[in-house]
Amino acid sequence: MDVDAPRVRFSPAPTGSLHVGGARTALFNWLFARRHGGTFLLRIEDTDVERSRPELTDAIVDSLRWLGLEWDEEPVHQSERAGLHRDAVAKLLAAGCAYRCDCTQDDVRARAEARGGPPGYDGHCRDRDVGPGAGVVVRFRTPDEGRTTFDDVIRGEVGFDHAALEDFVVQRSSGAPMFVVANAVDDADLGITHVIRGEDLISVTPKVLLLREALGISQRPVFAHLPMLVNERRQKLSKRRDDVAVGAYRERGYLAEAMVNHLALLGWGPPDGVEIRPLAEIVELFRLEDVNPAPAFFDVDKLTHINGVYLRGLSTAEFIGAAGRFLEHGPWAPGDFDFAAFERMAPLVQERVTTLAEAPEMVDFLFVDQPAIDPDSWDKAMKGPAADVLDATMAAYQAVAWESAALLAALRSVGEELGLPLRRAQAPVRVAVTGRSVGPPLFESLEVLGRDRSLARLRSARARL
RNA sequence: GCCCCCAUCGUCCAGCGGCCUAGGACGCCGCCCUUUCAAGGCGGUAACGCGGGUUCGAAUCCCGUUGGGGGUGCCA
Repeated sequence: MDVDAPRVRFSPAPTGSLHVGGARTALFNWLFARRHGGTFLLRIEDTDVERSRPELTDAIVDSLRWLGLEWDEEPVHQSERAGLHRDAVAKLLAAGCAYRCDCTQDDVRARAEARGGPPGYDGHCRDRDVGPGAGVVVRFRTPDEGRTTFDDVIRGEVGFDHAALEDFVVQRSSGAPMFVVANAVDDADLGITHVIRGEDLISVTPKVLLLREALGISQRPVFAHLPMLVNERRQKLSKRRDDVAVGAYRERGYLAEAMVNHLALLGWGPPDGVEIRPLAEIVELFRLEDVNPAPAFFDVDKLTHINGVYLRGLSTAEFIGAAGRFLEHGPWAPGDFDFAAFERMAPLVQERVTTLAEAPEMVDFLFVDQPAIDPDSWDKAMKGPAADVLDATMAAYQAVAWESAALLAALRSVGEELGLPLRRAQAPVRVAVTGRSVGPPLFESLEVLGRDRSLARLRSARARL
C-alpha cells in the first residue's frame, strides 16, 4: 500500500480496562503509523458520561504505556469536544438531514411488534415536525434508496443498502450527541486518514459515511476492519466471560514484549515465517493489506511459549530486575527473603520458568525453615534404598568442600557404592532438601542453601522414613 | 427475523492458478541429551466444510450451500 504520513487513532471507551482485543487494535494502528512514518493518536471515547469512568482512562493509558504503544500527540477526550458534536447535529437539523423524535423506546418496540416486522425504528416522526422538549431525541434521516459502499483494506468492497438502515439516533434526549456523530466529526476534524478498528464496528461505517456526507465532509478515510479476537468457543472476547485484561497478564508474569509479539501474530504473520522477533522488525514487515479477515483465537499457551523465549533472552541482570516484583511475596516469612541467594540461583531459574510468576516456587526452599513436602514426590523418592542414600549422603556431605561440583561428585560416589545411577541417588536428596522432585539443579541449590541447613533437612527426612 | 462478515492441521500463521504427495509455529506424542524439571536437538500426529462451475490445471477464481461470528441500543 502506498501511504504517505497517515494519521490513525486508537479510540477506547473508558468503560473497562484495556483488554487484549483493544490492545491488538491499538497495536495494529501503532504498527501502521510507525511503518509509514505516520501519527498515532489516542482518543478517549467518553461521550457516554453515565458509563465512562475517568479512572479507567488512567488504567488504559497505563496498559498502553506498559506495552510500549506510545501516542504522538496529546490524548483527545471526546467529552471535551461535545460542542463540535452538537454543532454538527444542529447543522444536520437545519439541512433537513435529521429530525426530532419523541417516541419512547417502548413505543418503538411496540410498533415493531405490532407490525410483526423487524425490530427497529419505523420513521414514525419523520414528518411530524416535533419540536425540542423533554424526551426528544434527534434522528438521522437515512436515505430510503441507494447503497453505501466502501473499500475495506482487509475485506475488499463492503456494501449496505440504505433500506436496511433505520433512522438512527444522533442525539440523546439529554442533548448529548451519540458516538457515531462524535466519530464522524472527530475523525474528520483530527484529519484521520485510516480507520483501523474491530470488525464489530463494521456496521456503523455506513452510518458514519452518510453523516460525513450530510455534513459536507468530502473526504473519507480508508477503512480496515480487523478480525475479532475470540475465545475457545469462537465468540467475541468479553470482559466478563473471558480472562482478557492486559493488566492481568502483566500481573501473571508476562513480559510486555512477549504480549506485543503475540498480539502481532493474531491476524497477521511475517512473510518469512519467523514469528518471534523484535518489534522493530515487525514494524518493517507489517502490511495492513496482509491482515487475515478471519477471527483469531487468543491462545494463552502460545503466548506462554513466546514469553518463555523472551524470558530466556533477557540478560541475567534484566531477568533479576523483572522477577523482583514477583518475589516480594512467597511462602516465606516477609523478612526471610535473601536477595543475594536469589541472585545466585537466577540464571538457573531463568531457563526454567515460562512466566515470572513461577519464580517464587523455584527458590522458596531457600527462604523457609522447612519446605513443604509434596506427598507424591515423597512417596516416589523415599522408597527402596532411600534410607541408605540419605545416610551415606549425610556422611559424605559432613566434610566435603561445599561447592556444587564436589557435592555432585560425592553423591555420584554414594550412588556407585549403592549400585544406583545418579538419577536415582539424587531423588531422595532433592525431596529431602527442596520438598519436591522437580526444581533447579540440585547441587547448585545445595551450594546456595549451605551445609548446615542442607544436613538438617537430610536428617529430618531420614527421621521421617 | 433482517443486515454484514468469515471459512487451510485442535490453535495461530503461510499459500494469492501449476513449485502443494499443502509449509512453519503452539499444543500433543516419541526419541536423544541429561542430577530432577525445563531448555535444546531429532522425529511424529493433524487441515484445504460441502456441491456446482471457470480452466489444460484450483486450497487458490466464480456461484450456491452449510457452518460459525458480528451487528440490529437514547453503549461504544
